[in-house]
Amino acid sequence: MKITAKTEYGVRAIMQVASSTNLTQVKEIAKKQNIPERFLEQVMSLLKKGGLVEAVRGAGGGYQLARHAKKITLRNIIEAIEGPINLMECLGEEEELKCGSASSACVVRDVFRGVQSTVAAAFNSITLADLVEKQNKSSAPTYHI
Amino acid sequence: MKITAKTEYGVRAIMQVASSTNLTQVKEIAKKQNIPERFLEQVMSLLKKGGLVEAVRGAGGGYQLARHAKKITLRNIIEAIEGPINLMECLGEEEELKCGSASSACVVRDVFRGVQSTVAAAFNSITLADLVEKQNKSSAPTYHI
DNA sequence: TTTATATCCTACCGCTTTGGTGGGATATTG
DNA sequence: CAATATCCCACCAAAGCGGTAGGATATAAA
Repeated sequence: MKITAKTEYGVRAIMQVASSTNLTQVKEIAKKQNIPERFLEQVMSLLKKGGLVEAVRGAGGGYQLARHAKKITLRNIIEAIEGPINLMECLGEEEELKCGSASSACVVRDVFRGVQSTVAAAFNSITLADLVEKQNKSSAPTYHI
Repeated sequence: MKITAKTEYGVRAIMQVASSTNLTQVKEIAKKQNIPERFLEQVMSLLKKGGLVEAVRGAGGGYQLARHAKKITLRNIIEAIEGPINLMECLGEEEELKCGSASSACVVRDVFRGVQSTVAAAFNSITLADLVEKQNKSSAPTYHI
């Protein structure tokens, strides 16, 4: 569950999409967010595969949200891009077989599992709408007296 | 801040060291915990460099805790092995320069930074003594009736 | 003083992941 | 049909991961 550049790109990109009521193109996002265009293409494809955005192909096409920004969580975005959240390899529901050694392994993993749930919950509680709002607050107030 | 096998090995190894009042040897840990011996050597070296354990060299040597198990946190262990905890690359105090694009980058990073502090705090609150105790509780009760 | 033992240090190796580039197929508008 | 934009797949260099190996160094016991 390391947060890679790809994930950050994805979050920023979908924020950009959420900020517009019209279709948003990869080229536009890439320029405004300073992200390699061809690379961003692939990220957008993941967001689409994850059902978070919809694409309109052809000239004049672009991307739009697949549902309201309040219904998209940061966790949704992360998991669309990086797959299921797990702090360590063996915490993925099925792979607990190879519990290498005695109980110590399980104890350690239990602890990590707990932290992992905390993280997942945190990401779950933040929506795309929250992110966009936070951004507006931090950049908008140019009207000082 | 991905938790790798190396980190799990390290935690289990230092738990083993903490479980004994005498010196504990790499060979012994490797066997009991089912960890490649030469690999574990390097992990122990990191724990030593991090000031968590002390080594006694030569025949009959081994490792012991450098301070009481209550004074060693899980965070100490993780950071000794993996370096500073950061959820993503650019969250390491100094590297915020390359804030790629506009404010969206900062907003995203602020959010991740927040989660990161939560994780760090969680790891900070768990001591080596806690881990050992938890292990004893989960394995000891062989006396049924 | 030699020998056995155990830590220490450094290099290497195969494999996967990461961050990106590039070629072109496909769909849509005009 | 041309222009435009998404889509799909292959490739690449660099870094990280898990592990192996060689040998130097320190110490205890013979």
